[in-house]
Amino acid sequence: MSAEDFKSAKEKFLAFIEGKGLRLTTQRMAIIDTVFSTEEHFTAEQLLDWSRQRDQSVSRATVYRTLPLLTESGLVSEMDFGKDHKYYDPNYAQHPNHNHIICQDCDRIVEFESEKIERLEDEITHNLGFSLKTQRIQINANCEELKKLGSCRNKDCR
Amino acid sequence: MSAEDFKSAKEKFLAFIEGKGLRLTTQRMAIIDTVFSTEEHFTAEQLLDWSRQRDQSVSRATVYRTLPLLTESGLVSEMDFGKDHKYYDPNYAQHPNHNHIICQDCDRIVEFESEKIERLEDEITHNLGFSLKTQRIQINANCEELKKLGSCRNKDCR
DNA sequence: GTGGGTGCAAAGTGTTTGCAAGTGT
DNA sequence: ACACTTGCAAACACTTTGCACCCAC
Repeated sequence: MSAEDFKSAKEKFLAFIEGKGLRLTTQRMAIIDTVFSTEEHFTAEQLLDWSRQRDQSVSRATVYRTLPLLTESGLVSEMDFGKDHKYYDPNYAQHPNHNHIICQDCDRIVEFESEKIERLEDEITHNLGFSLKTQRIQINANCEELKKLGSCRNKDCR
Repeated sequence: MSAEDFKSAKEKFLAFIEGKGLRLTTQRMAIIDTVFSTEEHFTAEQLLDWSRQRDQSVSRATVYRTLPLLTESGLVSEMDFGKDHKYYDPNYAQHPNHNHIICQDCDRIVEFESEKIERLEDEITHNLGFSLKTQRIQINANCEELKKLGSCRNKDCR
């Protein structure tokens, strides 16, 4: 993400906050800075950890109270990969149609887009009498490298 | 679902159970009968209710202990529509790759399959160094009929 | 100053599990 | 008989919320 994208996503959110007449507390600012300076998918707990590195006083409750604001603003999307916790995706504003491959071995999440698939989805949906509003593809996969070599070089592979 | 499909899905599961050396208790039978006599997507709680109509002694714990067997057998699939509870889909055995259109107007869930999309998904996943294990597409859509006519004839349209 | 915001801890919610009693094979 | 199963209730993991204090505006 370029410095300009960073600036604009964060500023969009600040404008959103201001538009709702909400306040800019130091804790919220720490959370916002954290969210808009990463490209990774994160969980509520990770966001708490990272935010606390910026401001020790951030509490779990404030993180959980801020997340709905982020998703409501449209700048972060909530993803459910079937794990016990939700993931949050800060790349949504730039790529609203991106899809996910979730590696069962690594827990790695890889994103992809495909215009061809989008076109097919649109066609099928239309033929069934609906108009496509949003779509999402989740692919659960295995790491081929792991299968072949017995290990996998993704640094967070377990 | 035809009577034959009904018979075979249930029998497949009974064979699966037997193959694992597990027992056929009356409670399990009530749950199994329930699952394989519906085409609807259901939640754990609904399955408990329905099963209790067949056998009052079925407990929540047994339902939760049976669900993993059902998904493990491949005859029922676990679906996450982003709600707080999981849905289970008993149509999986016949159509292992089916996808869902969720109508925002009707709350109707329509299923579809597409070999073309499957091929594209497989290709993309492979190119990224993974092998596709399972996939799932969710399309949130609007009802075109509703948009044009101001109402929609789906009987459960709200 | 005031109304929204915060941390803490308790409460919720859906799901899982330890245990002693029960039951299919 | 034996090992698998069950119901119950307690335990869990993640998320939400009530409350009294706090602070951005």
